[in-house]
Amino acid sequence: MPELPEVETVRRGLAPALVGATIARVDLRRHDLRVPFPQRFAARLEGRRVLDLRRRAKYLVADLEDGQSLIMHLGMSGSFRIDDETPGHFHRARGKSAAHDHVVFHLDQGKRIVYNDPRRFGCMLLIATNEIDEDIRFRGLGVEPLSEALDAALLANRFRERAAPVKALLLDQRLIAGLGNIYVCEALHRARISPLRAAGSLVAARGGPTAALARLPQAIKEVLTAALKAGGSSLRDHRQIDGSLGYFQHSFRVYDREGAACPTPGCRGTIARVVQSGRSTFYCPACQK
DNA sequence: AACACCCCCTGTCGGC
DNA sequence: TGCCGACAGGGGGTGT
Repeated sequence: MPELPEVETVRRGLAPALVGATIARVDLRRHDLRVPFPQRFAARLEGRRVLDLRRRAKYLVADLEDGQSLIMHLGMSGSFRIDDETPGHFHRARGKSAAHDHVVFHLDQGKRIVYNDPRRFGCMLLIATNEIDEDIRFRGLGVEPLSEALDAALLANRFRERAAPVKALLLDQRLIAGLGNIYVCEALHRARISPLRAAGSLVAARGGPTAALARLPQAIKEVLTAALKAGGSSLRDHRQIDGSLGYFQHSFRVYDREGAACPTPGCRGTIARVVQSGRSTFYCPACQK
């Protein structure tokens, strides 16, 4: 499911219930997701108060008052919902099988947070808050795409001499942390750059960005900002925590639109689908060069 | 180092 | 209708 806009939407939805609450009890319905849960996972959470809920790349980070942080990744199909702890009342998951409710966090304030993940590509970790940056999963992460650190000079620097397609580099979390398949396709279309193009070809002879590359940072920021405003994209099951659907999928210009007319004003092209590194790429061969 | 593949797992959809 | 392959928003690991 989730790229940066979806994860951030989840964070904003969970924060009001979670931050300031104490985790009273944790039900673990299985011993692993993509990786095993940490040793004594429930015991190390129970009784702890949550100080903050942050996002780094596509990870959610809940800082606990004992100096540990609960790290959560949604993988492809993970989602959270908030239920009221109503005794005797069985809450039905919205169209989802309870068989995939893997973790339930019972809070002290009459609510429970349920993690559902059919494919189990998500993960949960416990790491000392002051050691997160050194963790193997975090230390290599690149810049946050909505930060000022992402600019054309940075991209030119990292793209120089690289033969790989620009799409592959934009998906690499070590360069930019938080982009995924949808928003990379959308950003490249907005910047009118072909996803097939060698990244190095977007760097000028002097090492600076070409005119095309200069458009890319803003295209990335614009598409992410617009998606955030829409509450993310709902392809199958991404919902905001209050149950409403994100609606940015209605604003896709290329993603999952193979055969449709290119929406670029004045362009008469047709959206094409190709496979790069085993994943679908959607783009307009006419206006993305 | 950089790049191409492979895997993890379940659900859904289109074609036959 | 049922079966079967392809594919899905992610990331980590391996081999060349």
